[in-house]
Amino acid sequence: MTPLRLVIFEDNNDFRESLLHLFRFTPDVEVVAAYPDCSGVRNAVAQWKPEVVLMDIDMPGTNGIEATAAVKEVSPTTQVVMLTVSEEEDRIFQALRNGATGYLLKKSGPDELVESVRLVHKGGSPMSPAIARKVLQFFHLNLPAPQAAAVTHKALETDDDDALATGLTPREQEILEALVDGLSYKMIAAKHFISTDTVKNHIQGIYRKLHVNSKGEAISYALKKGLAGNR
Amino acid sequence: MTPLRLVIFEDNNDFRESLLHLFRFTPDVEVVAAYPDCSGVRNAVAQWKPEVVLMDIDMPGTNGIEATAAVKEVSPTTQVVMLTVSEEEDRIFQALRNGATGYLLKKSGPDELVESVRLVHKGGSPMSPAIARKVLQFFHLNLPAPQAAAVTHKALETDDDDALATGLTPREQEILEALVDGLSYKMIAAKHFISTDTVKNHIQGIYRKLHVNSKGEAISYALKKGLAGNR
DNA sequence: CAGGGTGTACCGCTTTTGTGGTACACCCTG
DNA sequence: CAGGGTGTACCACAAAAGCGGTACACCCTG
Repeated sequence: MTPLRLVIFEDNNDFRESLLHLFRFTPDVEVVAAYPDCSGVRNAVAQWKPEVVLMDIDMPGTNGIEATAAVKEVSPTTQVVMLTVSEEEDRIFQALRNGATGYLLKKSGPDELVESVRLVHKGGSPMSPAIARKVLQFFHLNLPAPQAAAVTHKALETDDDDALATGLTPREQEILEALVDGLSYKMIAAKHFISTDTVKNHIQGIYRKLHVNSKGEAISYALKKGLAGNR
Repeated sequence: MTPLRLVIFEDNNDFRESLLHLFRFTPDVEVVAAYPDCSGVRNAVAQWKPEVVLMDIDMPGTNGIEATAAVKEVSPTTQVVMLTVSEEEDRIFQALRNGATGYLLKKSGPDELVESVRLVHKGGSPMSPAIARKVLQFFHLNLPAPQAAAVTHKALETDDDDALATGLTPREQEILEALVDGLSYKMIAAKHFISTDTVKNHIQGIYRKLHVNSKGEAISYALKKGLAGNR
């Protein structure tokens, strides 16, 4: 197995050297480059094509958050793990929004760092528990939690605009909105806490009512007729 | 310091015994009770007032998800850590929504389990990386990323016309128009007298330049940004 | 003329969509 | 209470889309 290519962005010389030293004893991870600033992120990523990037969040010049966006832009499959000393919420969310998939406090031990690099490459999201808590809190705020099943909205009452005009049920309308956002069945299922099969059912209903038979047509039709995407 | 009170709900006898054994050697954690089912969650929590609960998610009768809601109802300050073998998204989100603050796969090692109990009590959210990744994905779905300032303002952005602005070649622009009309690869191929494979090539180019990876996203992006659709 | 960008085409492979069923548990309304 | 509409879920199968290659022939432009 070829080792995993890692690129490091860390302005603190000591810490950067520590990292280099650490990974020197990690056969399955090869640090192909380490930079003290992010001025050349794009080139660096384009050149090295790293599987994983360790990105300090506080750096002079281009900071780690902006740099993360740049990394994902140049190489969407590269996984970015943020390194930070602080736990500021804004920073966390900005970084995650920009595509970071790991978020570690610098006080994490060496083993944890190494393991995190491996994990993020295997599709995980290593995250210090303190960070995870903040993400969860945010999660709760934005999900007013319609507790388990049994919701029964008799209300809601989509006021007769789109729904009646097209004959779409409220649920179908929601699914259509998701389609228009370019989401896959899986994503829609996750978003609405239902199975992908149920998503299929609803979509079949939408296709029948809109007289289309593919996602592309449905999206096109919905956007052009203004049935969705009006937010 | 008085030890931290822990209550365990786990139907598998062997695993429950393992947990008991594990925490017997953990002075700062005292397992005050362990149950094979959740029939008496409310009473148990009311009686023991545990700081932390370890909750198996798959249990006969009342499952761990419902039980979690019950725990938080009786004792909001009690921290609940879910234990599970599967990584089903529904389960994860339902549990987190119901107030769980930790989420571990059962394959986690003993040390990790013990440390997680301590961490959740200290305000963290221990979470297996695989779980964290799913939470982040959901996070992304519901936060359509306002794209915090990327680094390249100079690079692109010559506002001549659509093609230059996006870097799409004329041919790609044509194909994008066809996509937006809801056409399939076959139909596009027929329309332009080229093979479906060539259509694929062009579409791959479009996806790369628009930073999307499905027809749905491409259509959505194009219509919303006015790259196509000749409004 | 070498090299880059473009447009064309083919290959194999995995994942996602689409189609057509069945099923059940809720409403609500006649 | 029977029946329709809705929302949920599962199954199996076929078609479409997506991903990663390779290849070659243009047409520029340095």
